[in-house]
Amino acid sequence: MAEGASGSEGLLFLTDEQLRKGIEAMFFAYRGFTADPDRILGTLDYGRAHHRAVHFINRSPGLTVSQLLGLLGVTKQSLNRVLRTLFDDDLVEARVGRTDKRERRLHLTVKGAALERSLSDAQRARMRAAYRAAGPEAVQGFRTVLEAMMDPEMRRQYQGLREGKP
Amino acid sequence: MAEGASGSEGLLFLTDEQLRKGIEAMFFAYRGFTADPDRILGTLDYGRAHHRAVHFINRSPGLTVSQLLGLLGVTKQSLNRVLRTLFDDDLVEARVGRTDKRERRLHLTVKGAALERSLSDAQRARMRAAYRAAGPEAVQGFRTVLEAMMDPEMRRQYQGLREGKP
DNA sequence: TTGGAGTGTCAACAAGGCTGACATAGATTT
DNA sequence: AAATCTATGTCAGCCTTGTTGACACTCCAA
Repeated sequence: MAEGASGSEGLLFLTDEQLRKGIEAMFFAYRGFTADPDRILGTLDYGRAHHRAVHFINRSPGLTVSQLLGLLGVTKQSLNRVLRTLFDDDLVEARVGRTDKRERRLHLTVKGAALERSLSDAQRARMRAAYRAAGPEAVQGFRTVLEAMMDPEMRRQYQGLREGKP
Repeated sequence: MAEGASGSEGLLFLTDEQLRKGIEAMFFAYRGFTADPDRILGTLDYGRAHHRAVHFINRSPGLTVSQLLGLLGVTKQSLNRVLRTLFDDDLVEARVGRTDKRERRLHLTVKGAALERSLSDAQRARMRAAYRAAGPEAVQGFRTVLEAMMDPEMRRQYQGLREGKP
């Protein structure tokens, strides 16, 4: 149980109070994190779910529906509702896979890319301000802790997008 | 890949790519952050909204409904639905304010405190593991960036709980 | 007394999760 | 070729949690 000052290593940062502060920091910061895109989305007919889909399609053009499902961690029924409106509104297009014709590779249209940019510009602006205010070392720590907080599966998704097995 | 090295004015950590990584880190980490309590809540008849209410009531016993509304950032109708079930299930009790009898000061019951503990134990365990893996300096950076990411209003809520105006 | 603040509540609605069941096209295995 | 598995879509229904709008009540303060 010994939590607080434990011998040679202070470990003050592991007290329940410190952990509580961390938990609340996540809660409040996540609100800020989503606030700007949410504001934009509110004026259009889209929601946070559309933002997420568009974000990942932009980042990995040509990804399949299953891959997107894996990234988002939702059911295909849920994703399909979102994707349908994105198709209907000409923000995303699906191209039949070349080797496996069952797959639908997803791509943003020009219009979709524009929406993606407006959303992520807002979000990046806040992130940039926070990064700038905190400095490079804080940013390094930020990323390290967040990464450690992920489920192993999510961590693979997080890391493995540039090279990992598709 | 070159990460933090920002030399005299490098600011490598402010590239769009770095910002994108930060954005995705928030997304994936928040999933992990809520995963454990969600799992527990799923077995009971409660949801994430109940968790949040119980968390803040535990942290600031005797807070009023308006204060809780401010912390959670939802409408009173939405909060009321949650509070009603918490009252009905004897997890939270409301005491009429001594000076202002319109207020309802919220407190956890013994039963409510037990639920709170089981939920936050799960969440703290993950946070502790992440903190331990990352180390004190990373934790410091983590908190700094998150704080900078909050809306000013949320930041006041975040900071001002130990001493701020009750 | 009048106005406003703190609160509760009813009704209606929307987004975005979920499950279950079923359909179809194409890939793979036998 | 037949059987099966995989990737995907879709229909139907349900839940939680958010929203607005409207109205009522209690109590504090001017």
